[in-house]
Amino acid sequence: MAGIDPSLVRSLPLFQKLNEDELKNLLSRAMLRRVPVGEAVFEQGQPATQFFLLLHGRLKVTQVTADGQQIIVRVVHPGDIFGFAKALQRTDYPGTPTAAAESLVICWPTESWDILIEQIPHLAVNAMQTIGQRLQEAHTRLREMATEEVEPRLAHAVLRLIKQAGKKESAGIRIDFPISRQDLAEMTGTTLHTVSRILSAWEAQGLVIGGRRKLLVCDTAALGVIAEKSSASK
Amino acid sequence: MAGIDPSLVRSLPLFQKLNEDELKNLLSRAMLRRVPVGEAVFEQGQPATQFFLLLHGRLKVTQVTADGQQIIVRVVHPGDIFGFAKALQRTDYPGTPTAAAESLVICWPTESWDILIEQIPHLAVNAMQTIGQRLQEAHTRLREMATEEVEPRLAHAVLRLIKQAGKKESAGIRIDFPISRQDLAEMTGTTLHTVSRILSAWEAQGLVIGGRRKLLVCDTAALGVIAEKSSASK
DNA sequence: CGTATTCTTGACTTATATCAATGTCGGTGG
DNA sequence: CCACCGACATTGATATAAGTCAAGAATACG
Repeated sequence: MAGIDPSLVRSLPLFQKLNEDELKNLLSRAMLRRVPVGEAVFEQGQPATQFFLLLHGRLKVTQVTADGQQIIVRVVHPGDIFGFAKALQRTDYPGTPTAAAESLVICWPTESWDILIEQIPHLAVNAMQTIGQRLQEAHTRLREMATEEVEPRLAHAVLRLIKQAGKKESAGIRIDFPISRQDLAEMTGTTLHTVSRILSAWEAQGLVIGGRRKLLVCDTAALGVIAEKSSASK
Repeated sequence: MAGIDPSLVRSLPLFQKLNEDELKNLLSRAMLRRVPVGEAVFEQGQPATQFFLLLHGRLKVTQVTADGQQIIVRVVHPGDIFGFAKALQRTDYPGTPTAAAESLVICWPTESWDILIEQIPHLAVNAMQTIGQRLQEAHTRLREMATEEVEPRLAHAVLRLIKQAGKKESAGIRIDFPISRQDLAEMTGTTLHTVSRILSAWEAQGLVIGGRRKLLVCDTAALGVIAEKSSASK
């Protein structure tokens, strides 16, 4: 039951430096779980009983405000750990990770966190770097939200997705999981209407090719120019 | 020279669980530095040769965009560690911490980070929790920026400052360091004009008392109401 | 006291949200 | 297999929050 094949995770950077025994120990405490499209791994506000690693698929982490508005805080990619509230000194989960595509996650009970950190100090360093990178991304997005208008912001968001989940195709680079205009709106702090308008404009210029929950970027360089376009340029 | 009196830091939560020897070891590698008002501890983009702890005073951490726009990413309060780029897997500093008030910081060479973490595992856990909390705050602000209009956003920012740096006075709670309208604008992603207008309105309602680089909150509860006011309420 | 910041306030402009209607894709079941 | 339905997307018209432009007043400091 708790026997997860080490080969499943061996290639992940997080585990690269662990030896066979350490890895076995780690996996012996874990469970595998399949998450179908549209289902949440856990819900915002629930007590944090487990922490996770995404093996396969794609999760969008949302937070809802008191009045029901939703934003996408980040996207979880294969190899990312998530839901480790313990490290954030929380007892409940701060957001809801929903499967945008069929996903496969490894789960550990929260109690294992301290033990694992103790036994595998490298894990702590790694986890800290992970959080550090997320903090940086959050600050970057914060700066974008504060200083940029919608179009450059959207361009930045798309370029980030391309970097994190880009898949080369003949006509360009595709965002390799289903993503709606609404999703993009919730990532950039705007409305799906505005996203739709901008994407239409980009498509007319041949920068991207859209589709129902699909996006293919043809001209990354041009998007980069739009992303850096300052509002002072008028 | 490198002899910093342990009593200076003994009261800080970060060091509470260390014994006398560990603390001495930690401080033996450190240096004390005074930072006058307006001066930066280090500059964004510089190689990260040291990491820091704020003992006394107040720092505002800014990031500048390519086109010169500035935002305040966060405020550093006494007892906070900052500039530990090493943990964020960076070689340069991501922002510039400037003294809003006369400040006193402890500096360690970056090389000490690994050694200290090794010797004092508790420090790693603590540091991780610190970053975790910052990540949460960043996500909260991101959500506010995306879903709220300026007035509630400003209310949230002021309430946060009150909680982190509030000092009780007879007429209310004062933000205990010099903060300009411009600063508030850079924290909330708006302009000093808009901040000024809103603060004037609040003052007319008796919620706050403003001043040159000063702010005193009289009615925290009313601010809380404004902060939660959804834009759907019209 | 004068000079430099910081702050206030008004008039105008604009980006983007909101409101509203219609179009299109793709899966499901008849 | 085709028709239908619901989810997703497009597009136009209008409204508005907040930015920009501009001028002046208040405060602190040397």
